Amino acid sequence: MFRFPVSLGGGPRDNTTQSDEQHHHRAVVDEVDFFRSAEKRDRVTRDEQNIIAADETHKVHVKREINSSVADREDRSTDHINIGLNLLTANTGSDESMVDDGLSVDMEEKRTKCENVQLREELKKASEDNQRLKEMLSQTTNNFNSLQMQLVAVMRQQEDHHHLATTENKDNAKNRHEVPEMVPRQFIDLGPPSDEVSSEERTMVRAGSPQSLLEKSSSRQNGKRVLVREESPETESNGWRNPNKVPKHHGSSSNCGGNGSGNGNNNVIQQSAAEATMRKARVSVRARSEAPMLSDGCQWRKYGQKMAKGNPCPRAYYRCTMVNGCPVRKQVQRCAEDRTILITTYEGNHNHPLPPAAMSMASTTTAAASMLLSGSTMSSQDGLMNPTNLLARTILPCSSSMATISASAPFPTITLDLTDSSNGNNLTNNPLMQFSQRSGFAELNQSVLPQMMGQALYYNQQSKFSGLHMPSQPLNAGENVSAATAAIASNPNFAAALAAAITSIINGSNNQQNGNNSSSNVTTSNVDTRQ
DNA sequence: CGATTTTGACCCGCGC
DNA sequence: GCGCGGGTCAAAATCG
Repeated sequence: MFRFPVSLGGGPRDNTTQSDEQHHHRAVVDEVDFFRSAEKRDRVTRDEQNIIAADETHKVHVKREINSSVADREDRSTDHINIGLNLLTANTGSDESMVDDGLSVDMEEKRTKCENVQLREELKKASEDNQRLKEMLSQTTNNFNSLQMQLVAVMRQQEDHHHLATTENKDNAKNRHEVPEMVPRQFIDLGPPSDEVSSEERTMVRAGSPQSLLEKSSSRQNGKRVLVREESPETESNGWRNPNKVPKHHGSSSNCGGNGSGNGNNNVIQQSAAEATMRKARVSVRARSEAPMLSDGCQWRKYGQKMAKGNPCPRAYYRCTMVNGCPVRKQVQRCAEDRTILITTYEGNHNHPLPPAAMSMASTTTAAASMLLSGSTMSSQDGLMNPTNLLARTILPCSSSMATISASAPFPTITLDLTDSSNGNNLTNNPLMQFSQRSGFAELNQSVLPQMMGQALYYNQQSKFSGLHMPSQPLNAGENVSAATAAIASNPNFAAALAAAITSIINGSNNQQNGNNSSSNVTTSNVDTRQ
């Protein structure tokens, strides 16, 4: 029986203990190796065929090689999934032909050709099966994650209801510590903490371990949920249409339907501000490049060029043309001080699936934008702090040369600086990876981040997997940021760090200037809105 | 010939 | 109100 070396979910290929990630990689490598060797085998067969015509003894040798190859593979892959292709059948036949010395050279040649054709067909089939298995694997993984999230979301909802039903204060404080460790990524609260949080708890949040931080902070996490939900695709996709008109939205409550309770006006203003921030958030990438533009895998069309003040180099404006109506745009400009540095500023979120080549940059910028937004949203509402320093220092404590956040610019911008030569290739590949390294989240970098990014991007392509249903909110095309936010937030370490950072920022601002007026903060108002 | 780039005009917000 | 600067539009030019 021929067995494929496909390892689903890290099967016991070898007896050494490995992480899931390693298993995953191994599976991929195995598949690649398999086809490479299969192709090689095929190629060897074809090459040797010429020799066969000239010398029959070589033919025997070749066939033995094929057989030994198959047999060897069979021996080594006893633990792998048998997809029942019975590929050995043809070779068994060839065994017979091999020992049959009574046939003519022509017949042998014909038979060899037949076998070759058969082998090729089988390889093709195997390749297709392999593809299918890969898809199944990824779907299963995603399904599992989704179900896990749904489960936690339901648990959290029940808990929330319980909180509302019972009297607050003590009970609430107590229940917060019972929040399950797993946090549904799309529900992570990046907004400000409610007033209920005691100063002691804040201190603990700041000083505690990442996990404990998450547990504490995740219990008051409803703000982002509503923010995400109300972030309509329409406004998102129109974000570039009239960027300068954003402030006009502040006066209207068209996007805030159902927001009738409590601090209505405040909420409207805050949410509008949040939406405006969402639309305007930018991710700037600085990289050394001689090329006129960074190749980020997307398709761009230049629609304008301007001379910017204070920079002799013109600024070019591009929009994404991979899909008609994609709101993503970018600006490309060389640094005035160092013209080898290319500054690429991304704005908006893709409303379409991205090619693999574009995923790295897109996920990085999306994640960075969501980080920025989650910070600037709350900072903008009280206007009392400068996220440039606070957020950057807190979230990116070791990354002063890598990422900076600026709110002084017309639009909140996070800058990923990839020009540091010492960081070399890693940074180029994925600055967020580098961020995770620098921030000490080794495991995040090693295994979780790619998965998170993959999921974030996967959820962007909601149509791909009909069985997947995101809890309580459909993911619209314009919700990439929230998806990425959710994906990032799913990692306990990252989420905990983020929650801790933001909590400390808010506490800092609240303590400094806003100690008693946080009753109308986003978190509180959004809870009212939803329930 | 369609897609892309170029480039001047235009719009809008902001500061004075 | 006016000028400035950033950003976008759209017709013309260019490219493949």
